[in-house]
Amino acid sequence: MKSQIKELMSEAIKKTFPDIEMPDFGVEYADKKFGDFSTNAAMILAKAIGEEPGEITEKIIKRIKRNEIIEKVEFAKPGFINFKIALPYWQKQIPGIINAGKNYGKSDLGKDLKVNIEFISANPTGPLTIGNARGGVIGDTMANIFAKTGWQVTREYYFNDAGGQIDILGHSILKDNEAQYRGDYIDELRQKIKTDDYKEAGRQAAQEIIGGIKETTESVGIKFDVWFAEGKDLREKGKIDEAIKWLRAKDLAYDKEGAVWFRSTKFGDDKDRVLIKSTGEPTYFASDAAYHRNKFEERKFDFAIDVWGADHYGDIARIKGFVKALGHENTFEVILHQFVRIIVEGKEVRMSKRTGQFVAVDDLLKEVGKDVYRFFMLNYDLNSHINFDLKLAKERSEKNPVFYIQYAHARINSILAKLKTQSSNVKTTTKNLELLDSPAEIGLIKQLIKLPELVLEIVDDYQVQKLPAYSIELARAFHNFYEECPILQAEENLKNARLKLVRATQIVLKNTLDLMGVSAPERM
RNA sequence: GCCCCUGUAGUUUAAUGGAUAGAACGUUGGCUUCCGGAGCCAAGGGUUACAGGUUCGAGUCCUGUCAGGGGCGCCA
Repeated sequence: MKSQIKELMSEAIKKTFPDIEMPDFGVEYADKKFGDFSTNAAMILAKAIGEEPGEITEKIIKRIKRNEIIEKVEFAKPGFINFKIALPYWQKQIPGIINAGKNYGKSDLGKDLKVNIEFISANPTGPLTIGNARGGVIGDTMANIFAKTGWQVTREYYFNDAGGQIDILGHSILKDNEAQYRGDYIDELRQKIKTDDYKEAGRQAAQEIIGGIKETTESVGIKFDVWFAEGKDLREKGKIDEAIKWLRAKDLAYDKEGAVWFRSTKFGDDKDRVLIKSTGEPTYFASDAAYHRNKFEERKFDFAIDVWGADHYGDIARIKGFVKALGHENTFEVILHQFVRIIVEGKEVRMSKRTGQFVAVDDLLKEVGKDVYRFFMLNYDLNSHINFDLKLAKERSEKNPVFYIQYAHARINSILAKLKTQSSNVKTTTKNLELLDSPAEIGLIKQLIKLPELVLEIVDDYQVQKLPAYSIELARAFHNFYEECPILQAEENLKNARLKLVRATQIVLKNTLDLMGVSAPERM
């Protein structure tokens, strides 16, 4: 609908001012009292033309092609043009939603295209903590969004199964001089691992831990398609050497002071980066470069996304530089999110696996459950530094908005169950739909039809927090409708129409909850 | 010192440069002859950290100040 209005506006502007370059104007949902949609086109034109927005508006409005959908076009104060859409347009949206069912909101933008979404990727030196949690939910939800737009999605977890960190883990198990990690989990591993060799101890411990991480991610509802191991899948296959050879051939790698460097400054980094240390060991960056080369060159992903915590901000320039060198500048994105700050008794707690002081995802899940957990991690702007007070979270988990949304879904199921007909039997014809004309009914329909465009927005701007916000509005619109409009007690034709609306709402609620990875219970 | 992020109601926070800054929790008041009251309706609560600037219009963009988080390794 938005795009249709934009189209109408463009036409009218062209006719009114043939010589003016088309302004980059917006069409938005308007506040209820102004109508359904609004555009700022006249205000933007005003500067280019040198006339008052009011005059411009008047001229343009005359030229807007009218059709049966558009009920009213009006000028408002500073220079907005507001559109009011006729009721039949809204009423007729319902059958389409019911017909589409679980595919409602789906599009085929990414048809035949493969996207790799890599997230969490915490090294197996300890259980997943709340520090890793946010990226996990964001990544998984983005994956859902991409799938909804037709992409073939690979969810991927990248980890070190060998190397310095793992050696230190081994030392920590042995509790020797080089031990660094502490905590109950280290003590537990020590019971299981019987070896005096730190390398072997580290290897075994990492394997145990990665197994635990798999379980944790599954209990959050995340299913990774690929667990990519740095040692096994890159190093042992000579992929790091290959990548460096490739860079050398393009004169993008050089020797200096006994080390091998990548000319990342050529791609916007502020200094060149070491690939191979003077000891002959590859750096973390060398592995990461080889890894991204693998994503694009060997596995042929059309698009790749890394979801990283803010502590990796400094790595963005070099990896983007490398990917640019590969020639994939526009098909790679790093989504950076800020940390969740843990507050205990009013003070921030710094989490560290080295001190053994951290909040494990598993523990939090026991307190609040998967649905609250996911909703919470999803609810905020990626750039906001969430304050997470564990005590408050426990108190509030029972009042979490997620239940408000689930309750709407449960209510719907209860209504449809009373009918003793399958919800899938609700007719999809337009019959009687003209009876849906109260503000509560139309308001609900207007929410229902927002899902498809919302999905398209998020696949573009990665602002996943729009999903929970939308789901709250949707549930509110339903609860409001439920209070205002009797369904089963209504006169037969009206009851029929309202049932269609209820069924459509059930579909949209379910699809939205699915995108967030939150369950849609039939009873609560 | 340099780079990135943030500062909005008592609390947690939302808002492609747009209209009266939106919600949740907490607070206050009202709603049951009817499909689930985990709901609905309403009230109160804001100098959007501070000071300038840009513009028809700024929570949003620019500059500065203050405060907090993250990063500036031949660590990962």
